[in-house]
Amino acid sequence: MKIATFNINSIGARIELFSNWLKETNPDVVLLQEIKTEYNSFPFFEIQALGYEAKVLGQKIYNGVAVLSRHKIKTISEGIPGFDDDNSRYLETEVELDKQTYRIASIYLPNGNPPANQPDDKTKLDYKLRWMEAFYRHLQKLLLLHQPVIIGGDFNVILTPDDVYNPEAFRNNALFLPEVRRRLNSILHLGYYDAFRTLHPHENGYTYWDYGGGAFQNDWGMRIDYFLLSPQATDCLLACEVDKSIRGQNKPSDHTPLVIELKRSAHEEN
DNA sequence: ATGACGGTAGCATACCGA
Repeated sequence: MKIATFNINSIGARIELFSNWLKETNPDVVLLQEIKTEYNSFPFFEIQALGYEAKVLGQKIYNGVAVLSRHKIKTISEGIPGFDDDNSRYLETEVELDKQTYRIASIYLPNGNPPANQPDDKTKLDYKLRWMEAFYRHLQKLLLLHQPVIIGGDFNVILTPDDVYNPEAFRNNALFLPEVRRRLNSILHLGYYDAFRTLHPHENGYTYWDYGGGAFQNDWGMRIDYFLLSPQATDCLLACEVDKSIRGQNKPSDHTPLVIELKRSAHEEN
């Protein structure tokens, strides 16, 4: 069972790049963020031709999340239950494979930085923190399922100084503020595991590099895309890798995919 | 490394992003 998460930064602008990557990588499930398209403009035909059913929570111009699956999939929730959100940032699904049911969500957590022309405006940070609190409460409930729960996406959080090339420069950035990092840590303390860090304690694991200034070439990046796994899913975790191949190609997204592999059953020796 | 860069809407330039 291979699952990828990818902030694609517009699926319309990158359908060819993405299709090629999908063919080469052949994941069972793909979580997408920032598809930047309405439901009616989503390229269902191209995705279906590659063997995937797509569940889509779209939005014009901004945001938008999707879950693609080769296996039986149904939508559980569009948006965090009980949280009123103007933006399309959360899509929760159930995927069935070999009589196992996986709860799988694609998330695009708010950035939280103020607009460039209003550096003192805290509106977006408040929204980010409220979003994280609703997210926390919902993830708490999902643990009661005692099922493998897989939450993947663009978290817009730099968890530790090891997760960014220059922590000092990000001290006052909404991705790295103590109150933001504390909220993601609280989610981990519920009993979710950070898949990449669990398997790779020392690699940087960057998943994002700015478009400008030779950031990718110099590896000036940050780790802001994550897979969080419930204990049941963590028991099945075999691998978690950043796929940098697509980031060096022509017209890439500024993010790159993160891919996990799970054993199909916790009790089956691979 | 707080600029330059990219996507979208829509036709010039504004907004958003991390």
